[in-house]
Amino acid sequence: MSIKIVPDIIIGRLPIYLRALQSMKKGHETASPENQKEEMVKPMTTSSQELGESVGISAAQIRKDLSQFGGFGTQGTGYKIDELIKQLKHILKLEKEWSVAVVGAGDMGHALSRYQGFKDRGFTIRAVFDNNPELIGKKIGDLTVQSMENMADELKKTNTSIAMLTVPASAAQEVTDQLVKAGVKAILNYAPIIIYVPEHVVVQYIDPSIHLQRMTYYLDEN
Amino acid sequence: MSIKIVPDIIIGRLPIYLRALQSMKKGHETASPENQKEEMVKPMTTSSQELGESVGISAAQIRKDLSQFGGFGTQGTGYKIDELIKQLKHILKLEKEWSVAVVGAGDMGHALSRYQGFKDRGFTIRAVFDNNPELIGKKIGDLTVQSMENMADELKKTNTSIAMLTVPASAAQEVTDQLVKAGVKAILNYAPIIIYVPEHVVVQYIDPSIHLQRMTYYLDEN
DNA sequence: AATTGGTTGCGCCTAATTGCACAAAACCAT
DNA sequence: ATGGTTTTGTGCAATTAGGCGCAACCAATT
Repeated sequence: MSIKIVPDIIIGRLPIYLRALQSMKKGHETASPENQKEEMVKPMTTSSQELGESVGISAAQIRKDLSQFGGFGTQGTGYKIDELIKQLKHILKLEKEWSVAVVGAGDMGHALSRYQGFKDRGFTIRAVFDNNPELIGKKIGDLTVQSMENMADELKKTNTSIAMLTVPASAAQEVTDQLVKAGVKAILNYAPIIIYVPEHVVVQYIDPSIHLQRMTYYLDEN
Repeated sequence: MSIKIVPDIIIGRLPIYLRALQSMKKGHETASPENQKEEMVKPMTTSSQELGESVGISAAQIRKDLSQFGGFGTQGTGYKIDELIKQLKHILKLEKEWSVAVVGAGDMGHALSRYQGFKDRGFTIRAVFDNNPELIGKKIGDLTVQSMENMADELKKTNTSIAMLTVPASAAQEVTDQLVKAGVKAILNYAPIIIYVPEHVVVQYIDPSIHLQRMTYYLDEN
């Protein structure tokens, strides 16, 4: 038995496939709502070709990516959309709903706290923290901004292992250390700075300026 | 003369180097403000080693990436920070300030419009658009939300070729088409959907759920 | 002027990723 | 049943990316 480590670059594509599949499913459902009444409905399928075109990735690559985890498709037919969604959710550990904390209740933290795009994607925002006394106690949607003094306790109590970090860059490392100490295992960092964490903690970065700068390389001078 | 196409993956790292260098520069300046008075000050340098450690990339890779564009370093000494910043800005076409439009004045568009992190990174937000009558005319910082009817004209008038797209997924493709028609050449898409554009238009994606889902793969079940 | 210490730039090699092509399998229509 | 069509899963080839090691080089010091 050889433990095959799946390359991170493949893992990074799976959520994109998942999103496309869920969108297909929704499209088909709303296109033919009569099918909703179950029974004898042929399961909706897609092919690596079709999926590939919708996400801009070659069909061969999609097949190869998926085959890393076993054969989910049927030759001649393709992939059952529902089935593939289920499998991808399983692989990505999205069968349960994850609790997420927003740390930093500035504009970005505020926007994330109200963002509807986490619904049906596996995440629920459970808490928002800030250490600005003016913000503590303020309501953001259903949530109330809490002091960062309570953070470690709250995170543990609510079993939250994922945080979105939207504090200023100057505070990012310090807050990161607190999060790690509180047992957070995944951080989505919006601060424009690299944060250092122990090996067992995963980090992803979102910095709009970095993305913009990556594009300007390809633009003409004006 | 062979035109060497630099791989996009390298281009993607350059903004990260740039950010780290600017942070180093700031750190050094504030650490020894007396140096500000110019003259006879030895230019601040860094090495591929040091830079690599700060961004989490091997020194060899950094040297190779940079050498794609010419030899910016000095053997035995390393890279002059100021010089390298200048070179990277030149490569990424960041010598001029780019005008950017925010399209969609919801929470995310609002947050981006007020975000201070574009300052000194090469971007100025020139306009915010939305087609919700309730939002049109509202102030966001120095900016006023404009109707999307004016968008094409405004973009052309202000010579804006970059847009950040923060409209709902259901409207994203349609608005994208409008942007392309209005001459936009780069789109930073926050809508959780793939958008299709002509070849000469560059797109980058930011979808927090995708990033989160990429991390959950590495987490334990609880 | 020569030596030392340190660091780049680059050739070469290895590893990782992607693309290709096809046998095998499943469906469908007759 | 059977033949034709479709599409997967995968071995192999090609391409791309990354790591290693060192000659060449520069600055600093003696």
